[in-house]
Amino acid sequence: MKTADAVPTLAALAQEHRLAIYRLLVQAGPNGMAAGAIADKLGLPASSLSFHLANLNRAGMIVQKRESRSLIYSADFDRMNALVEFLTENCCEGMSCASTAKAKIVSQPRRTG
Amino acid sequence: MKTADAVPTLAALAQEHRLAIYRLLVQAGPNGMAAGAIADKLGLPASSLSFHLANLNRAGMIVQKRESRSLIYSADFDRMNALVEFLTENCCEGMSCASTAKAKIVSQPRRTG
DNA sequence: CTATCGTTTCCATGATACTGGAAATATCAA
DNA sequence: TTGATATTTCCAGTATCATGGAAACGATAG
Repeated sequence: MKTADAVPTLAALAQEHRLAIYRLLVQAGPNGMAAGAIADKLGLPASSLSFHLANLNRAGMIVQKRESRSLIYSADFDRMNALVEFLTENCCEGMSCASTAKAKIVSQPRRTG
Repeated sequence: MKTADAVPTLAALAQEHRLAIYRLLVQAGPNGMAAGAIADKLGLPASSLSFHLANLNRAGMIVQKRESRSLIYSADFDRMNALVEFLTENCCEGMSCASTAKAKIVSQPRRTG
């Protein structure tokens, strides 16, 4: 990841409702949730939710797929890994700091169902 | 960390110059850098730099200490760990996903010098 | 084709953030 | 105290973002 990608990615998460949406989708896992279900759960008006989903999607943090009339959104775990790696890159002037070997935080599990 | 903390923390990083500042400080390690040195390195006017440093500091991502006439800033690694943990909390409905055991990314090394 | 459902796009309004020069503040040396 | 250095605060102008109702769109069932 580059700075030009990281800034909008971080900006996507840096908003109360979008952060709530993202975390909800992280917890929902690879099966994701329909826009309507997210709106219900978080109590957001449809147009606002759509605005925020579009933002997260543009930033690559979530992924969209259609299933009949519903649009299903799910978190993109690889994207989060890339972001974290970018943020902690070249830590500490290359000194041996316990975990300059940056572990992957979350790996993408297989979809169930 | 809670949502109320995470939002301003992410917002602090979600800006071109602040992200550059933070990454510079991550690379500088625990000894940190003086505001002037950061300004030189990034080519920012003093007042703008100060504005951004204050933002990062308020968000807890960096720490300030005085050393004679200079103010020395350094990255707070623990804060980044807390942020990452928050973002990936309760991943995947509690299913065993390779790394629900979230590894610490960067541990705080001892200051040299 | 029509009705309906789920979702997005449009739009105006209000709020918040970024910028950088000039002035103010803090520290130190002589 | 005076002067120099390092940095912050003040301020006004510009730009960007969030909100939510209404209208439009796409998919499906009958």
